[in-house]
Amino acid sequence: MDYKKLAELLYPNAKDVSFWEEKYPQRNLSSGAEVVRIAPSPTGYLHIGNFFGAMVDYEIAKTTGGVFYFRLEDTDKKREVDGADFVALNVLKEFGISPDEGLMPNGTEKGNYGPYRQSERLEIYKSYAKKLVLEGKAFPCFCQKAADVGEVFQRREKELQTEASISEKDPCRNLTFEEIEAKLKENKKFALRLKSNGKEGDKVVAFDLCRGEMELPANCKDIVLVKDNGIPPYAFAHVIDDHLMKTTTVVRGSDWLSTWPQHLEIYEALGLKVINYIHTPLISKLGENGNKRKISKRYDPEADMRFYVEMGIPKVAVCEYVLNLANSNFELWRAANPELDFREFKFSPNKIGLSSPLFDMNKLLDISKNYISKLSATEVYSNVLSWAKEFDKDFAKLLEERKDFAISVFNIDREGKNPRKDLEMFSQAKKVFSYMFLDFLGQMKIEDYEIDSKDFAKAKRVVSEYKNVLDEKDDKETWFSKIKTLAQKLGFATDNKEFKKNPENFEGNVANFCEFIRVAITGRKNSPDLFTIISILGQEKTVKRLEKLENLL
RNA sequence: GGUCCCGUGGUCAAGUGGUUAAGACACCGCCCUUUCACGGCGGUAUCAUGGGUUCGAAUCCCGUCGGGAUCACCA
Repeated sequence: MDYKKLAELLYPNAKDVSFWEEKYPQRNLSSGAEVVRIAPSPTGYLHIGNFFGAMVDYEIAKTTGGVFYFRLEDTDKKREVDGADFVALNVLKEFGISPDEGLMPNGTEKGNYGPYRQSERLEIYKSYAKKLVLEGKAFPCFCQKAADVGEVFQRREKELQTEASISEKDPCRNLTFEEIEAKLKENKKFALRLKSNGKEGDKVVAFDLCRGEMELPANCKDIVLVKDNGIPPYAFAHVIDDHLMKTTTVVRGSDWLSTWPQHLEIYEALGLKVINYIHTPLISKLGENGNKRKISKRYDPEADMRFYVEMGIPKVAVCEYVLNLANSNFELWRAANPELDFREFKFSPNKIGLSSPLFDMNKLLDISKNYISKLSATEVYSNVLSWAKEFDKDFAKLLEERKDFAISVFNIDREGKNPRKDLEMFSQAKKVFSYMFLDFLGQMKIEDYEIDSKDFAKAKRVVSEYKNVLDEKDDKETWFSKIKTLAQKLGFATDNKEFKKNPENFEGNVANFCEFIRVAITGRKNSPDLFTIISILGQEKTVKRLEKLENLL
């Protein structure tokens, strides 16, 4: 076979690879600086696994003084979602992570290694494809069966039944020049396949920055390098792009581990030095059957990063949670440095765990509520407002109309040394403070109050008596002593030790007494300091609320 | 099924031959607070399993089991 003739036949106009090698020179970076990238496909959302990788990328670039760039892997037209080009980028931006180079959210490209969309790099891939044909390392394949996804799945099903894996040497690798020429004359489309050197049982040694040296089965499949539409699949495209863009380390999920040998053989065929790889653990969830599985957009809302935006979980909390998943010593660092920005944390790629963590909403919300508890009332206000502007317009309007009132509500029990931790996410503000924002009197029915029916009579007495002694002008001390006096009058214990000794002698203790008042005013057993609530509401509204419950009972 | 990866409490995990096996979340209890919280203190609970090697193993080796990932002209 005359490979030169074949290469010219297949790719008559392709540039020589030297053109690209010269066009994209080495980067001028200080030693040790890493070049990393996030390279998602335009599927319309950003998966938490991608985000995990982006955090790692971001940290690596930051700690080494390197470059973090964004490349769009839009080589699969079938899966592509219209207008999704910038979704991942914008979501990333929402979380405060902006790449230094590549595609930018405003649609422009920044950097000298573009284009940063794979669909615009076809000419480049063609050059490398031609090089491989020229060297006899790749061949055209005219089989249509592999292009049919349905058939592929069927074939795979069959393969799963067999005892061992099938090493796939493609029949087209033996086509003669004349046969190829004839098929091309018939206008038949071809895919380019790698002429694999692998034999069943061969091993390759690869080095993963986190996992160390790994022995993997060598690739022996004649994998597709360029699809019959002229677009290369991930395997071929990423090797070339990462080479040309001077990537030093690829960070990707460990679901890529088993196809890694294919990529390694592509490097070898292309005569390129293999760059560093890190295969990160896969964030998982417990499935219906109680088993772990990779978190997925289809079943798990948490897989999509927009979920956190929609829930109003502070982006810092999400970043810190994910960062902690990647480097679990982060949490110790955080405890020792409560005031520092998480960006100051020194990230260590080699401390990334190897086993797949289960996604833990509890933990995330714990980080979140601690974070929110440290914000000022004004900060909470602006966060809640910007959340509401996007997801609850009516509430946003209310917040804007009653700004000062809202801030005073958010400020309850916030300014002390140990603020309350009621809010886990900004979306909860409306519900948590519903008794301050909503038309409380109009809305409440007896079943909305957190009160046992067996306590109705007792509650009625407390509420109806209390409304007579309430005075908004009282200071906190007076306010409380009135409560005590009234409680005692109605048979409640004012000495808690006494009460604990002989509970049957009392209607309850002061806590129980207060609970009825609290429920009347807020509907709930759990609410911030009553005194403050009453002073914000004022005499008139408070009394109306007490009367409302009294009448319902 | 083949292959690879992983296996310390319910969850995230520290740990690299000698530790009472850290810490965090969750759960439970107590204390503080004569309201709600916040906070403080404490508790339950873990080295998947069987063999080695060793004076000594969560840690090293082998087997077993369990879980995961992957096996496309998808990424």
